[in-house]
Amino acid sequence: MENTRIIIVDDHQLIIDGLSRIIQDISGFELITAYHDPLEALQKVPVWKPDILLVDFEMPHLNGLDLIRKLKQQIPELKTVLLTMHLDHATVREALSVGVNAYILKNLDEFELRISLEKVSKGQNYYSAPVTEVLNSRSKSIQKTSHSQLESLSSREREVLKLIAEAFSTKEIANQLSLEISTIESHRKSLMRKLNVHNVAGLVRIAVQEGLVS
Amino acid sequence: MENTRIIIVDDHQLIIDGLSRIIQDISGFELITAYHDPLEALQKVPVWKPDILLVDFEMPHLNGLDLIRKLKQQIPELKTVLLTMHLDHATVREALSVGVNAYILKNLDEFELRISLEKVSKGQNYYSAPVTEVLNSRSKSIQKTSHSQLESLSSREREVLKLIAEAFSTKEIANQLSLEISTIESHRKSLMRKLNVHNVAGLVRIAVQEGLVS
DNA sequence: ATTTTTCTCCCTGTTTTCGGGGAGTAAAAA
DNA sequence: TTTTTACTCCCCGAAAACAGGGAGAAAAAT
Repeated sequence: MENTRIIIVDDHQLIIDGLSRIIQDISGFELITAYHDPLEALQKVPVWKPDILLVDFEMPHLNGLDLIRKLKQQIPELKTVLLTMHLDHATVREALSVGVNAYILKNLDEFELRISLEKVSKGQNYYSAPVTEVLNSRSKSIQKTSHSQLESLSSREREVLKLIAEAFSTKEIANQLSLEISTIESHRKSLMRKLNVHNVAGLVRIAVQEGLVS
Repeated sequence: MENTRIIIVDDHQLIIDGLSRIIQDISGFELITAYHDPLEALQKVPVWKPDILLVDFEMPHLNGLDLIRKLKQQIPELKTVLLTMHLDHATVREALSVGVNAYILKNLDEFELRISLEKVSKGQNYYSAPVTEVLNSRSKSIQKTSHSQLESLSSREREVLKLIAEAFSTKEIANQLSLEISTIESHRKSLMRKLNVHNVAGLVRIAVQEGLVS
């Protein structure tokens, strides 16, 4: 069994040191490298292709969530753990929509980091107690984004996605549904925004993964 | 006991850095030097006469396998380790015929590199699990599904198709493979002609159907 | 030895995608 | 009731895809 390969991105060396010491004590996990600068991480993480990216939220130039968003566009299968100091409802929800696999507070103990890494490496998600608490205070759905990506789509959007994945052009889809081309383009834009991809290939991929087409 | 002397050839400095750091941590091994340019390596490796040459497959001007082929003609006793990003059946077979001593994926962990170097230095061979898997799976499936749609594609075309299906843009694919955009566009046109589709959605669909991507 | 295929790269031009807006109506949720 | 979401359609500009061609070098097949 190969080790789960981790990269840390945090602007504070002290945090990196602490995290790396904890990771070294967990068997089955391996720290490949760490970056102080999110922009440098953006360049180099795709080369390493780690299993898990451990990212601080508060960073200069580019915050952790935006870094994860950009990296996920390049490496959709990348698993991510977000560390944060402060909690607010909007950020938590945004993190979920981006597809962050674990969201934990920076004043973590070793046990919590260990649990979250082990869960994420198995393909599960982990949100620390205060995080879920913030969510439940106003919202209802926490599992929503983590289950099917298609949940957030309207039925019309799903219909369009299905046709796109069946390799119909926008014009053909418009004819088939008796709508304007611009309408299908609007739907396509919404689909890309909701599913966090930037070309039709990404849409087709998700449609296939989710079983929308054979 | 003298150290086993290693030279790295890789066009990416990041990879060289990562590999050299790993090699420094393995006792009994010593990195002599590293080259970015395969053509420069072709000139100078015969002068150094290292024990092991660690070569990246994907490089501009001259790919790693061709470099090894040419060097082996001059130094038949040279031991070689080939690193690669993507796997395909044809390349694996070619590597075996050239006499590469180890063939490992670029998303390697430290342990795997260590194992392969130690085995090769002892005169043994090492092929990482996914490599042998590709070999076995293809030879099996050749017998059962002999008229797969992908059969008519060259290995390069399959490689490009795989990246397209992974939602990379033409520009990104060109960067990854160190080729011109126009070249990838040519390959895409060939793929569409051979597979009888007219947009990327069609290509992605076939790639998924044929199991080229998950 | 000759032919065919592969791989690389280029040109020209048209169409489509992509990303950013906005806007009106209707329905649904808070 | 107010606000939000879904659905339809439009504008713009930059980027990419698409379609057709060609060309040279190397490798593979014949």
